[in-house]
Amino acid sequence: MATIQDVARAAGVSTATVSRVFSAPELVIETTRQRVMAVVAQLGYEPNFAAKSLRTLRTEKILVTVPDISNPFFSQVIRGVEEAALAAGYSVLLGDTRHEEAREEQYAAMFRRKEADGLIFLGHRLPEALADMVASKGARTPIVNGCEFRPGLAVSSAHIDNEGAAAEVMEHLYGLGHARIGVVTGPLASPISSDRLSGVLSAAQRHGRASALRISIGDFSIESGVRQAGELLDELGRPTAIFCFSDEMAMGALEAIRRRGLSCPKDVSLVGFDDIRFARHLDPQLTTVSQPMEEIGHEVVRLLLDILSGRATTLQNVTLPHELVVRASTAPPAV
Amino acid sequence: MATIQDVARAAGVSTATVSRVFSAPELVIETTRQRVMAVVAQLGYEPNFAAKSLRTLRTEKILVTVPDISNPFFSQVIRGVEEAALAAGYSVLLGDTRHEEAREEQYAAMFRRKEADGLIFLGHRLPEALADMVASKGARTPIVNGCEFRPGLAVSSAHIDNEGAAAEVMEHLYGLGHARIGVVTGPLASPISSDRLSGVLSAAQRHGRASALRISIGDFSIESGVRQAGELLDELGRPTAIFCFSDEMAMGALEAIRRRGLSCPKDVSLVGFDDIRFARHLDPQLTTVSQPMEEIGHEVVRLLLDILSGRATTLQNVTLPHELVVRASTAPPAV
DNA sequence: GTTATCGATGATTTCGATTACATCAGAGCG
DNA sequence: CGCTCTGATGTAATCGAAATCATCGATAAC
Repeated sequence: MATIQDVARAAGVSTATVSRVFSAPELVIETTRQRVMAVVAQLGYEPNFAAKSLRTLRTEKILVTVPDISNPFFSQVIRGVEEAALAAGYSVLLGDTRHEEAREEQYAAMFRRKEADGLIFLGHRLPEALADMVASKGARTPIVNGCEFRPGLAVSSAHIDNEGAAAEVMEHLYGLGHARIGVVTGPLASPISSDRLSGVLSAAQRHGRASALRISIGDFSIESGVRQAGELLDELGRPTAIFCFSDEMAMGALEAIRRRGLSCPKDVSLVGFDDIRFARHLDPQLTTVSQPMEEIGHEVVRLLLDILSGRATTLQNVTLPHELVVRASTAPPAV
Repeated sequence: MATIQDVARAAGVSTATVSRVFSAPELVIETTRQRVMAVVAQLGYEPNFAAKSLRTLRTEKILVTVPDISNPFFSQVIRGVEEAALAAGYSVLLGDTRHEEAREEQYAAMFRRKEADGLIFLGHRLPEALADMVASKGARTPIVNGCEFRPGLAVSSAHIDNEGAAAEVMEHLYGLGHARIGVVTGPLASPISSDRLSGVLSAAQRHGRASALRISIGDFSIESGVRQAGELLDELGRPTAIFCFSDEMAMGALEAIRRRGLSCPKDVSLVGFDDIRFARHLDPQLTTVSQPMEEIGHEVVRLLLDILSGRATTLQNVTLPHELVVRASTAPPAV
């Protein structure tokens, strides 16, 4: 592949001029520029990325780590990230951590090696290898979190009000007349689950129904929905409504309901979380909390670009709007 | 961030020795190695990636372009790619082309700039910007296709036998006694759809049922499933079975069936394609063709690594096994 | 008419690592 | 005892582009 030297030689100019044609064309006179461009087209020249990157100390890449790319919620967020990044001239390095710390650290090392200008992590844990960087550079560290806000995290983030959203779900169910409610959470290590659980508990207390709550811990997968919701349904004093912390688990719960010969929403109301594309196409259409997934993606990129450009000097925690979408899977309990 | 010079100075050795500690430790005597490593740990040194890449002309990155990352089929394939790549010491640069040629070309330019050692594309179109590279380097071009095999493509690929799989689906339906069958394809520009359609047509001809086929062209989305299947259901002489070229469209078709007060499989049998995670959790559980998505991901990476290592000298087109998974959504037609 | 200014371009250093080649001390050998 | 060989390490060229500084001719200002 042709180098800048080849182009310079063939066009009868210096490498500096060729470089300027690309990065500061207004400094080059039109005739020279055209002569250079003609040679560029003819040789199929593209500036070598590594050389450029070494000189400028920039990669124009954003590393995005995600606990599970095959989860439709995350893949929608990533779509938003990719879109906003590309629009700003950045490309996306993807890391699927599979919820494994070792992989998180592996990607953190990549970031330290400067393989990317910034890091967006959609998990809940800041890799150890980056702790010193955050400690020394503070709010100017080009690291942003998506979805999993935690006060002590010391990086900017974009997310919804998980606690408030979960409380709204409970208000909706209590409003319909449900008293015994089952909840299938995700792993409580992550704020995404613990915040929602707080919202659930405070709403229950407000209604004096805390003792009628049944909490079961899932892992956001369909299978865990089947299992955990199944256990709740098999208890004495079966809940009349189940709230799952993800649509996928709700999908599993729906299956558990059907398997027991029960019907949703006649026997059991069901609420999910996220509003992935499939939620509105289930039978019954699923009541859920809609998260602005692509917008979260846009927003984390915006936060990161602010840091990279030196605009941001303080931490920002952006709360984006969510919406309780009431569909056919919730109804008053049977009398 | 510390450079190799800083480490060399602090450890009282040359930069060559520091470099060797990382890339050829057996050449460095143990005591020296430990002294260097101590300094490395203390300074938190990581080799700068751009410098290394410039010198070695390798990036240890694979660029993967995909028509739609939020499609669960593709996100599973990507998962497989990411896994195999990481195991081989490569990381994944993700490009979501959104079915737009302009974005495909944009990512092709990235590849030309050597931002990645290899390219895996899951769409059906080889970007124009890469045609000359394929033409001049032939089978040694580090470009591989996934899923969309087409004889003239001139790059290696991994995929299933789409034509055979579609024919099997039709045999299954004819075997159950269906005569009037509706088919919802994807865009026919891609081999993935046109090959399946060939399979459908040849099976129909074998059974003398070609004239009873109804073909409708969708775009793989849920919404197009609702729409195209809906149109088929509204025709005179309603089909007793519908075969959709993706599970998502089948999900839409299921909705169209229900909206008309019909029942699956009693009134209409339904078959999807891909066997995404959701397929077995729908009601009724969906009959579909299972594709080994993660394995396709592994395989395209293997093909690419073969090229990068110089092992591969001829094109390889790998056909991976698929499987017709018969579940509850198909049954004999009502009499 | 001389000098400051400016626009276009060239020469050269620089980014941080890798690596071919050079060096040097000590072991082994005749 | 001197020579070669080998293992450990140092020296310096190199990768390809960007950016600083230098140059040079032309124009404008006084």
